[in-house]
Amino acid sequence: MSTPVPEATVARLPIYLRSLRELAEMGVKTVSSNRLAELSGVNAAKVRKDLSYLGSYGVRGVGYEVGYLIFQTSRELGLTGDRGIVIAGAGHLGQALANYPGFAQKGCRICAMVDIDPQKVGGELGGVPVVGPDRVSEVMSRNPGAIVVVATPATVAQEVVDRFVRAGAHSILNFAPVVLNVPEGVAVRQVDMALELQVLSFYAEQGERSALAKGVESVPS
Amino acid sequence: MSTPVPEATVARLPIYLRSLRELAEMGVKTVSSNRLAELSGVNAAKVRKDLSYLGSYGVRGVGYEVGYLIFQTSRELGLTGDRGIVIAGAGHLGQALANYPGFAQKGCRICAMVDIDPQKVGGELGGVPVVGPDRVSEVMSRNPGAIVVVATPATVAQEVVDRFVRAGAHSILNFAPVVLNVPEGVAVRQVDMALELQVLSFYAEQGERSALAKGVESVPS
DNA sequence: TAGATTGTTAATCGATTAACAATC
DNA sequence: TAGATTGTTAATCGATTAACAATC
Repeated sequence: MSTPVPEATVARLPIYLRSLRELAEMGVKTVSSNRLAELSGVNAAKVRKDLSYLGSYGVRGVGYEVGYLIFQTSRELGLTGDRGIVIAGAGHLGQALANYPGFAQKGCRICAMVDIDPQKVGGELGGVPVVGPDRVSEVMSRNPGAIVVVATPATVAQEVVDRFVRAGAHSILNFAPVVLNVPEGVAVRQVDMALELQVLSFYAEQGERSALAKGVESVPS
Repeated sequence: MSTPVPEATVARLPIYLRSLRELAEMGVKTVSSNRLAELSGVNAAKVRKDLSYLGSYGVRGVGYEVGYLIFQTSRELGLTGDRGIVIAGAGHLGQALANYPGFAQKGCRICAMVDIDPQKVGGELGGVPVVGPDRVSEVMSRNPGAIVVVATPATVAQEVVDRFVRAGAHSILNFAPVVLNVPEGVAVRQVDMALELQVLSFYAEQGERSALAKGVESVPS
């Protein structure tokens, strides 16, 4: 078949999609790789190469048709049908996610929340039913291809994921600060704020060190 | 001076640090690159190369001393002094972040929240004072090297960041779903859940397509 | 000494991007 | 036609990792 889309490209498609939607909202019909690159904060050659993996949807000398590119990018990302989401963990984070309005907008539907607390099981949170861990397998069968969002404490994240994987889960968004072990073929994305802060701390420290070395003063007020 | 630490390495140091802390908590004194790699979900050669940027802190035939490596990694990441954090935006997300217990643990101190709402300005949220945008410059002067966490609506994120950068900010953690334009020398990390979900949607779709192509059935129950 | 493990080299791999022919 | 812009090639760059000498 066609060349597989590289990982780095897949990670950028949602950024292009966001830029394209902004353009569409502004009534813009056509966009060049240069403009799209500028809006998305990347190199223009990279945009063209990334888009070429989807097919030849541009017109030389003209650019890309915004609406059509939105359609093709969405299709490539599997955002056309409605995509189910199951939230594991109905604590603060889980509830915040259940209330997040961004999901429905993007064609995502939260099917269920899973929690171990008997006080929560059987109830609803943000309009989403809360079920016990014994019903994971049932939830995953009813919502094939659902993405599992892990919002449990770090200590139990791995066993929760094991259960979901056994129930057929193939896509996991992990908010717990642990490295998850999953079998081949299961995709995991990690969101870890503490980790991002530590990376920034490194560069902040670097900045201070080099500022010190160069005798740079702080910006005058 | 010494070779600059590659970006990819910087991004992994916090993961090693987490693994090392777990080991320390378990009373483990010494660890090999192999074991640390396993715990951190990376290749052992990569661990050794990454750690070699910090210096020669291992002992051939023995491994790395856990406590000492924690110290050196923390130092490299600038986690020794207390690092200030300023949260821009006192909405749901901002408040959730202010209440997040993980900050204080990691030697981070939330200095202030900045919001435009007169009802919030002058008050406190989660023990953190809320100030108006007119005091950004003052807050940044009092907390040099502070990391700015952007938790504002996407529409105003860029102008908020511009103001902080003018006030001397060099490190930004952005939760708003926009590409930020910042001058050279300012580090930005992006956390975007909707984006991560779309990436996973791609792989979920892929899985379904190939499963379909290969005639694979779902896992028997 | 024998076994283990680091630190580093060098080969490999994948991603980035300048450049330009193709073509609207 | 002249100008603009894509799609793709090929050079470049940086990151990964197998392999192994150094050495505890």
